[in-house]
Amino acid sequence: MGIVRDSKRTQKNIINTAMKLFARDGFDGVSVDLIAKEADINKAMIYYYFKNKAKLYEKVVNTLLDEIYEQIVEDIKKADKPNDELKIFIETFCNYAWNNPYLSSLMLAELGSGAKNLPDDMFVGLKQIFLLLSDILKRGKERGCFFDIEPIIIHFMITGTINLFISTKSLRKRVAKEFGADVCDDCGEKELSSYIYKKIVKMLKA
Amino acid sequence: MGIVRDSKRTQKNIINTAMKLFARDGFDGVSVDLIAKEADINKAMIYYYFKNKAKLYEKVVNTLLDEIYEQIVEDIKKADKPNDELKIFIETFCNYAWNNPYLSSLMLAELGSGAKNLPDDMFVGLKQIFLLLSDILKRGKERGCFFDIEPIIIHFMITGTINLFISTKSLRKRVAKEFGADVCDDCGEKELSSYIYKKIVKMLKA
Amino acid sequence: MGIVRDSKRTQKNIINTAMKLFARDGFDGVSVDLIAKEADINKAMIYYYFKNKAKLYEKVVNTLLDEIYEQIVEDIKKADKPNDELKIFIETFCNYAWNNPYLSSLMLAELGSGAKNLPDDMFVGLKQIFLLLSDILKRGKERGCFFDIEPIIIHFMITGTINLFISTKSLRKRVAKEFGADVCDDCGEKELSSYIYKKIVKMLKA
Amino acid sequence: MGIVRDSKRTQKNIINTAMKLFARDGFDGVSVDLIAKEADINKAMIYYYFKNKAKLYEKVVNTLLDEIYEQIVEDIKKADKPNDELKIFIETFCNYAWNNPYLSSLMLAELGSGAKNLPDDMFVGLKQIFLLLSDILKRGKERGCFFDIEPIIIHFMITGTINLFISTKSLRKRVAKEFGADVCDDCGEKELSSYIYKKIVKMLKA
DNA sequence: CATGAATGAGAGTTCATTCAT
DNA sequence: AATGAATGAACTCTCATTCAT
Repeated sequence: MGIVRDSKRTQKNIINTAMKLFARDGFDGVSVDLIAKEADINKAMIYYYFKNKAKLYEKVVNTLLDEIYEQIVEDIKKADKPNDELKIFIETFCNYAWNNPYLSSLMLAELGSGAKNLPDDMFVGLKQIFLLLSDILKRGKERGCFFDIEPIIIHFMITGTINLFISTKSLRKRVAKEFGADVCDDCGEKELSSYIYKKIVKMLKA
Repeated sequence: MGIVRDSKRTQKNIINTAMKLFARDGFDGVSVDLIAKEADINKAMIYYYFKNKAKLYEKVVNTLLDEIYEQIVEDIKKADKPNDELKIFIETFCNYAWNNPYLSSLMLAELGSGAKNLPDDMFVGLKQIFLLLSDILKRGKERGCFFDIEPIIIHFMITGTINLFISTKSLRKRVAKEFGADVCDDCGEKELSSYIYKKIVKMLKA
Repeated sequence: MGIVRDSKRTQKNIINTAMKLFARDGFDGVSVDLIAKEADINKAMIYYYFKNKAKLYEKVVNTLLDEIYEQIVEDIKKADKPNDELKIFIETFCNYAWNNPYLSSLMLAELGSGAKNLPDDMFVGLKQIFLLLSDILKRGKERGCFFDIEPIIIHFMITGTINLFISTKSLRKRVAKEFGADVCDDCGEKELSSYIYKKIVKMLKA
Repeated sequence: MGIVRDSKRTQKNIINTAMKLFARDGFDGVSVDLIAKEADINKAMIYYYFKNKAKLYEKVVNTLLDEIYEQIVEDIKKADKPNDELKIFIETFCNYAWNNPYLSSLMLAELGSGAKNLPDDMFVGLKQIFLLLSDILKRGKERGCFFDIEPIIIHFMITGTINLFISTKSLRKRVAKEFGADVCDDCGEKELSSYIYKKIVKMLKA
């Protein structure tokens, strides 16, 4: 049993290390050697547990997508009105991405690349989150809260904006410092999500 | 090409080929060998003209950013009200990205990676476009057309959404086919830009 | 080798092969590909064990310098008078270089190049040998055996001459054959060392 | 006529630039591109004037060897005794090498490499200098001034020592600074040649 | 489960040399 | 006499992956 625990811990260790590195340098920018070294395990173990580099990457992204999906589903239970559901969707997504900035980089990388070779698991993970929002919007429409909705565009407006905002943190800092432009460089998570919610709601009104 | 010793043409050829490949497979996903092969030129010419792979990539992105910037600046001259300026900004950006889908992939790749090592030229290119929109919004605010604006967030809402919409074209097609979900898979360029403009304007009203 | 997973043996094999090739064609004249091919191992192993070509070169030269240093230190124990120490220094250096002609080429290459970027290890190796002779000369001076000594010049007179004599073996053969000039082309190791010893001793007398 | 002058000047320019670079970084360490750039001429000109890199190298070395040979021949006319001839040989060789440190590096590189593929011209150049000394020694022997001579070894003792001394200038400085060892780091040209002459003469006495 | 040795393909880059003008 | 464009081979080094123990 102790061994089983070790196995799990080793796998968690690999996934977490890989997550950090993949988010920072992209799939091709990270070598399996580096992951092994940073995780302080033998390289062959990665192949033992995950078969190959691509499968490990998939596992990493799925772990993130699953987690955030579960989180939103959990949080959304508290809501009863479409407006509240939308609010929680935005807040939870924003909160999770803010605290796991890897997610934003990885989602943008996947979607930006056209998701050419998107493995099925990841495809499902992304779709689930979209359907969650889509359902909220549809219910809102049926109840007369939201008007003239194009779910996929609204989805990109919300998640894309959050992802871009988070992954450009250092870039925005640089712009602010060098040019004094107003790029919200000291905005916090709450400000971001409440601004977006406020604007999206307004946008969806009759 | 071969014996067509035409410097300008060779360079254009390299840039165009590289643009297509970088957009499809990312910086690390494309080998210099492949670029040379696809452009039907000798690999060493790439180093002769662009010094190295990174510099070529930079040149490619800058070319796109410069072009779209010039285009917007040109088109926007026709407008006199902030609302029209905003409309043209969205339409031109959308039109250009639609016809040069490389731009969307490359912008998402750059921004999504946190633009860690963003070369100065590209930094300037990205900033210019942002400042263009930022100025429109500010003028609109002064004239009482727009309210409660956070330029950088609005910027991401517009450009990020367009970029994601364009670069996920095939992904959305797949979702539509396999699940029948409504993902605007047959939306055209005009519909996209007009929907976004309509929504953004509403969002910025008093 | 192939399936003989024997780390020590593989490394020795690489070092010996590289030694032969570097001495014959110089650092730049030998490709890592060739070393791998001649050693009958996979090229990547060279990087696995030695990090890069320069480090391998360093290792090769250090191996030789260390060996000859140890040999001289060992042999010199038998001597008690400065004259005998000098004799053994010359004989052992000559004997080792004669049987490892790589050393001569490599020493001349390093020193001749001005040792611009001499790595620390090699610097130490060369210095050690010089200090060995330097000490012999100083002791000889104190005991009244040697007079008017400039250690570094005497050092070059001995080791430089031996190195040049050995590394020009084939050149001297050619001169002898084509011009009948007297270039000691059939001198043996003993004759060389005894002639040099005789002359150096005379040179250092009162 | 003006064109002829230019041509000569261009060639001289190339040779001088190449000399400096070859001496500093060796044959393989210098690219034709660099030579062209440093000489501020078009690369193709090097091929136009010298056929290829190897031929240019040859020309460079021959130029040096010819110059020093002519110089020694000229200076030696003043001497009438073998002792004086030897003195002048050493002084002139030392003086020339001291003022053209390229020579030392290049000679050591050629001889140290075993002169495997030594072109005929260079072969002749090296041999001439050796024969010059050889004749001096033979005359000295016939007149009863020098005893027990092995010309080639004496030759290496003189020229090898001078070359090594000059090409290790910076290395010796480093040893002196870091270890305080006595390596003649502030010896001048005169001291070197007079010390060597003094010692060689003593060595050759009856 | 775990390790270090081994592999083969391919990446980016440089270079000597030639060609067309 | 001179130039810039072009070529092809070679070189150093890295990487994903597998094997033997």
